[in-house]
Amino acid sequence: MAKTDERVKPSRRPTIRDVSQLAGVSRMTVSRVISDPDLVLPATRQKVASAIADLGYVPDRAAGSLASRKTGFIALMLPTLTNANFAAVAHGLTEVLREANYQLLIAYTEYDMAEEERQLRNLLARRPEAIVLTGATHSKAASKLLLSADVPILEIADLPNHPIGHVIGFSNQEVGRTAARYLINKGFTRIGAVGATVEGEVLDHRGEERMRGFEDELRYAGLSTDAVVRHGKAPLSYDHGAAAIGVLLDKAPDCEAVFAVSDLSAVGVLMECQRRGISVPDHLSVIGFGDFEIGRIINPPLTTIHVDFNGLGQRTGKTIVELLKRGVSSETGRVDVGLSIIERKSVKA
Amino acid sequence: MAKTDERVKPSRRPTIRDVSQLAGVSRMTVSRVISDPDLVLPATRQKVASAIADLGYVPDRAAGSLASRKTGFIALMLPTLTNANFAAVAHGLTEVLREANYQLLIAYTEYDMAEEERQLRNLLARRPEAIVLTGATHSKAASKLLLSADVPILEIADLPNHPIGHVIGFSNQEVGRTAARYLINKGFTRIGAVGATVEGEVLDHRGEERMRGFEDELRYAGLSTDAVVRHGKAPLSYDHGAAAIGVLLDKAPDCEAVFAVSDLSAVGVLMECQRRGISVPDHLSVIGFGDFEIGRIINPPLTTIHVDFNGLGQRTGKTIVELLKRGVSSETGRVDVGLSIIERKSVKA
DNA sequence: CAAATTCATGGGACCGTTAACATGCGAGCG
DNA sequence: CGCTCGCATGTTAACGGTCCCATGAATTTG
Repeated sequence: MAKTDERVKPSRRPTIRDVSQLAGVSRMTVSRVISDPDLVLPATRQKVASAIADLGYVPDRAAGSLASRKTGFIALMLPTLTNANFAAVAHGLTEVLREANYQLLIAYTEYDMAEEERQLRNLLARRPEAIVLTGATHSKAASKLLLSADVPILEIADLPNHPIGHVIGFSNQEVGRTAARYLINKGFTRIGAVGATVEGEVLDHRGEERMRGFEDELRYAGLSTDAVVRHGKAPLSYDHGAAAIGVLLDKAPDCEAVFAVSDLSAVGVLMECQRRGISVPDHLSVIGFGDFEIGRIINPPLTTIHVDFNGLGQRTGKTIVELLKRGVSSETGRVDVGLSIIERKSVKA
Repeated sequence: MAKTDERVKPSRRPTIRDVSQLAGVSRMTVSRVISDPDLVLPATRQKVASAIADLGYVPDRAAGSLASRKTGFIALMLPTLTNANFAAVAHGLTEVLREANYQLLIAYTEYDMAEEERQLRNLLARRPEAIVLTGATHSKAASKLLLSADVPILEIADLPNHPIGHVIGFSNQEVGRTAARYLINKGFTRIGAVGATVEGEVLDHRGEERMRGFEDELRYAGLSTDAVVRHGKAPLSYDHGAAAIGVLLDKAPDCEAVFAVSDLSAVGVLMECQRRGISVPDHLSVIGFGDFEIGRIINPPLTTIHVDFNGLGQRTGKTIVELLKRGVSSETGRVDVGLSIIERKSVKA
């Protein structure tokens, strides 16, 4: 073995300094090759590139972030990841941000308000360049933290009355109203709904808003809201739907049509009906919300209210990129992505 | 308005220096209050705490990371987030890491190998303290990058033959074999399977391994593998199952039992059978993999092979924490979390 | 009671990168 | 031909924390 060099090479990770020495240029030139190669002469660029490859150099973004005051992080707060709609949002968001070289920092609160502030602090300590929130009710402290972060804040998947930042979403109340109108127009009069109870410090109020919108519209049409059932607690699930429809039918056996605040529950309703020999849609019509994949494949296929969550995520991503690149967004501060009814077979014609 | 101070307070974020000045202590003391309060006298701690609150100070982890050489990041590479099992892994992992104050950095590759290295570089630039990979086939370059990162590497949800780090997973081949043995023991002889084709640079080979294990066991029992159908491409979906069972039945109309490499496909199979009037399990038995929630609720409930993905994530998290705190793990380098058959009604007794 | 030890706090260097400005050189121009 | 300009590259000083060691006071010890 050769005698070790006087300046023994430590087995630590190579830094930009090591690269610059090997390539015979300054650190700054290496930095430029990485972040904006056009500023560097092709010949130099080449030398640097091969030095990088030889050393297996990987830049340290923490150091870079500190110096440039740009972290490349975008924070996303969700109630949960184990929900196809939220996952779709995250997905669409990533697609767009990936290209612009931002890294998503995901935090989820499990619908727990106490967790929110803690998560938020952690996120903020990473100095995200923008913060995306899903329709959450923010605590006083959380709002203060958010505002003082001094970065764009985007509230998505909702249309809050008193937003603290940009809004890209849809009205959950309108979802409920739309479902009610749809069923009313079909001629049903004994109409019910299944949702979750609201108790304690629930972070996500979106389901409840859909319920309220639904009830409002029933009342507006002079119909009874007795068959609007709140059962169990969020997050909603297939089991929730199966259990809730049982409660509903006990209460209102003559119910003709039911709105489930989530397709998850709607599927549960459908399956429970199969088991009980209640024919859908002949005996009971069902409409859900969320347009989950499963709704398309079950029998009968589920009529549902669709929101383009993936597109919502993409649009949010684009807005962020605009905001950060140009300081402004082509979107106004409040965007309603709307919703649509997907008519399938679970509602009687 | 009062005349502005000579040293006008800029509206920039407060730093540890601002806090230290307001509290009348050194920066180091502030740092200690944040990272290890016990080192500081209660009275001092109190002063600092209120200075922090007054200023709304939030530490900058990028700066901290640089100085301490600890980022608090754990990297997780997944094929996709829009799969309940992977989401469950991420979920379990987060639960554990949250407590230990680590932040998960999630990257997903959409089953695309070309994307892998790019993602990996991005991740590595964030200096994660550990890297978690889901059974992926690593490119040469990717492996080199991984190794030179010099942090614990955990390969999960698989049992690779030539692991490059710790392994916490289960054998996908064994899943296939178990499914085959189960059906064979039930007395079936005309047995099929549905999975995805393998073509091009597919990152996730886990489904294919289940197919292989299944075929192996059929052969071992002297049965035909003619009804083992590879159709479409990953990621699997309900539609995949619906389409694939059509192909299978065309090929082998007398098939008695079928294994779907994913519950997603299995549910698709069940629904397509409903539509075609093929009674499950009387005419066709179905077994899936993954124990997705939907399998429990559909009719008939789906017999499936269960792996505790959430627990897998938790276990991975615990191992990481041990590794990082104590430098060793109580687990050996290779852990098989095993699997179990959940018998429901989709296989004839 | 002096010496040793512990404890709370402070001082300064340093982590790896980039912003901002400086420099040197050749091309273009009147 | 001297001057200006533009371009490629270099120099220096941060960025906001934490590590390591020093310091001085309080406490224990022989």
